[in-house]
This record gives sequence, C-alpha cells and structure tokens, in this order.
Amino acid sequence: MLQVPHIRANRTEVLERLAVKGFTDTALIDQILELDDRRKKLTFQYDETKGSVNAASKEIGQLMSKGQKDEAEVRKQEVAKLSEKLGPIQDELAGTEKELLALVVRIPNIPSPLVPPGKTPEENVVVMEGGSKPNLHDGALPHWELAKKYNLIDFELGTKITGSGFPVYINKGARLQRALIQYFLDYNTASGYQELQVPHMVNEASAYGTGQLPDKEAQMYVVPEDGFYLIPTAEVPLTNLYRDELLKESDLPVKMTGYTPCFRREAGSYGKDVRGLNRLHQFDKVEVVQLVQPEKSYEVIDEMVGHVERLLQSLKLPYRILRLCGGDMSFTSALTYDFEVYSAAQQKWLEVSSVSNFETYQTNRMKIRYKDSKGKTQLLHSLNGSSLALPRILACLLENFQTSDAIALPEVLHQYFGAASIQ
RNA sequence: GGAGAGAUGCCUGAGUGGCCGAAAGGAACGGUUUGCUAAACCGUCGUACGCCUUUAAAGUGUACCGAGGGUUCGAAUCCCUCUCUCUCCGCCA
Repeated sequence: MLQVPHIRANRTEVLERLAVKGFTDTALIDQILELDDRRKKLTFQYDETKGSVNAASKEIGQLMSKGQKDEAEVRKQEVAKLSEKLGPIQDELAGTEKELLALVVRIPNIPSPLVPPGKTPEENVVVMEGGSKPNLHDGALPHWELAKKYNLIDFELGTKITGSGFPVYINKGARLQRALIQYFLDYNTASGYQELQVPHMVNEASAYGTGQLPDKEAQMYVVPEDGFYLIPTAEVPLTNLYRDELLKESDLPVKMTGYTPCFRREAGSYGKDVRGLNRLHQFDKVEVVQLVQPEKSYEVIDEMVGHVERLLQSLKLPYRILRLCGGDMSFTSALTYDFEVYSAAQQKWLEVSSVSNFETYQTNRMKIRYKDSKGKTQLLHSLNGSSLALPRILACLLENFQTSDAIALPEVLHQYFGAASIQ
C-alpha cells in the first residue's frame, strides 16, 4: 500500500500518475488525508491525556511510599476521572486507524513514469522480439494433441481425481517437467539467487502481505479449518519470509528463487483460452524474488528482464517482451514486463513470465525495511518475476519443436531430460 | 491427540505491581591503544506514531516485554482468552 505521508506531500502528482492506471478517485485520496489528520489529532489527545495520568500516577506512588495515604486517595480520585476520558479516545483512534487502512489499501500502486498510457492489452508496448517462429510441417498438432500422441499428459485422468485444470503428467511428460524445473533452478542459482523450498500454503498475514488479501481472495483456494491459503505463486511465501524484518545494508540484495506449484481458482475463465495447458488451476513455476535498496530497483528490474530473456533464448523459443500499459498492469505493480512465447500450432502468444517492480507497495505492508549507510531506516523495494511458468513453456516446446514423428528438444535440455527428443 | 513447561531487546538472560524501555553478559558498531592478529579500555547500541522545529538533527510525549481483552491511580509483573515453542507419552511419512 502507498505511504500516506507520500500522498500528502505529492497529492497532485500522485493523482496524475494514478490516472495512468485508470484510478481517478480524488475523493478517496482526500478522505484519506482527512482521516489521517483526525488520526493525528486523536493521537495527540491521547498522548497528552495519558501523559498526565502517568505523571499523576507516579506522584501517587511517591505519596504512598511517604505514607501520605489521604493525599494519595485524593489524587487517585482525580486521576480516575482523567483516566475515564482515555477509553473513548482510544476507541475512536482505533476506529479511525482501521477506517484509514481500509481506504489506503484501495489505492493501487503508482505506475512508474516508464509505464505507457493505455487501457487494454492491445496498448502494451512490445519492447523486444526475439527468436524466430518455426515453419511447421503440414498436419502439425496443438500441444494437447501432441500430449496425447506421445502419452505425455492425461487431462481426463486429472479431471477424474480432482477436476478440470489439474492435469496428470505421465512418463516423458513428467520427466520433461522435472527437467525444466531443475534447469530453471540451476540457471537462477548460477546468477546468485538462493534456492528455497517453501510451504505451499500460507496463513492470512502472508496472503495479506503480498496483496492477495483482501482483494483477490476469490482467486485463491482456501483451507478454512486451518485458516490457510494455497499459494497462487511462490512470490507469496518467498517475499513473506522477510515480513517484519529490519535488514542491514550488508544483507542486500536479497535474491531468492524457488520452485512451487501454484494454485489458482481462475473463477470466470472459460472458452478456448483454457484448452490444454493454456490455463490451469494447478501449475508449476519457478520464481525469482529480490529485495533491494530503492535507488537500485530500476536497474535491478532491467537485470531481471535480461535474466529471463536469456533463459528463453536458451530454450530457442520465439518470444517477445511487453511493457504493460497502465490499464493492464496489476494493482500492486509500479512497472511490469510480460514475457510471451509463441505457440506455433495455436498461432498465439502465451504469457510465461511477468517481471515487476513493486517499489515499496508490498514492503510497506509487510514492513520490510533496512538501515541505510546513514543509519536511517527505510523501506526496501521488492521485485519478482517468473523464470519460468512451466505449462505454457511445455506447450510451446511441444508445438514448436514437433516433427512428423518426434519432438526435438533444445540442446540445453538434453542432459536434464536424458534424451534429445521425445519419440 | 494426552500431560507438563515456557514465550522479555540482535542473542543469552534477570526482573512477581510504581525507582523498568527494561539489569548483566555476549555479539555488533565507533574510538583509543597496537608492528600484525588478538586482547584491553572508553563510547554507541530498539521500533513505531505524535508534538516541537524551515527539512533534518536535537528535544519531548505516547505505545510496544508472543497476540487480544480485563483488574488498578499505576501492569513485563495479577486475571481471562488465543497463538506459538519446547519436553514426555501416543500416532505416523
């Protein structure tokens, strides 16, 4: 969430920038500033009153120890009266703070000046296109047909044991998936990311910390009996590892990577977009997360984009990088690059990674801070990206590298997969 | 799941109603000393939110001793609820 003092100091600019994301609720901003004023006034009132009570209480203690009981009794009566005022102030203050928080979380992150204007995905800016689209032979198949032909994935079986959107990977399909995970993790750790295995369920505080709650509750699977949420991405547990931490500058940058399954309800999805591996309720993903000094985060996002780009290049997949426009980027992001790979048989681009800088939006909520060289405590910037989401990569590998009687895998995978092709 | 013990600052650990934002030791940081390392000595060593202030610093107030409530003029300390950790037993990959 945004920092109220920042909104106060830059009200006009904040509003201008938020408009890029389609946020124009000036009234909300002003309401927040008013509530914050009230909060300050009440805090002052409470502190003053409580200060008097504390001082008087100390006197009573001294009177008692001197044996002046009568005088102490008189003072007690006075202080009790003063104390009575405290309760209502405290209640009002708590109410104000709660109300304030509820409003502040409704403001999206401020888009960076790099964010192009626009409302729809069509207005995203292609900043890079790489690799080349294959010329498929006649009778080339979409990946769900290939998965059947080579017995790699059984979608019906998944439906039987769980439901649609939960495929079962079989034999070489399972092995290829494992090879990709291994390759991606190795690739990330070679760049200095620390590998972590984290829980696949998180508590409410964690889901709140990265912004899944309160807004996106409907997108998550919930275990109500234990108050847990199945993670929609490794970003949630990984970033929350540092919740409420105060880091030293020497701890930075924090670079983490982890493989996890991701669970998404995808309520409202339907149609051909969900065909095959295009959109699943459970899928595997390797994620990278960084926590860095504010002045470095835009340098770091470029570095992360380059990191993911080289990974895609190594897989020999045609890809493009989009800088998302204000209307298409997520609520919590300040700048996002999406990576898409070309699914040759479906003849469409599939998103396989999303690299974002959240600046202090997440860390303010999670209180992830560090002490800078001057000894000043300030919020870190958080960034994350996928490197990479598995199913769509798998789909593109199958489709793009198919021949009439095999799938010829890119070279980097041969060793991990244990073969050069799927027959 | 049953029984018991516990939760204090970066760590260890004292504190059972006012003199406690909190002893002591360690770590860390700064300095002095030093041929180097080490040691010794001196100093610093929480966070948040207010107020004051031209920003900052300084100053000052309030809150925080697992979380939430309660008793009291006054709570780390007493009471209630919850969460978590540890030990033993049971169960188990």
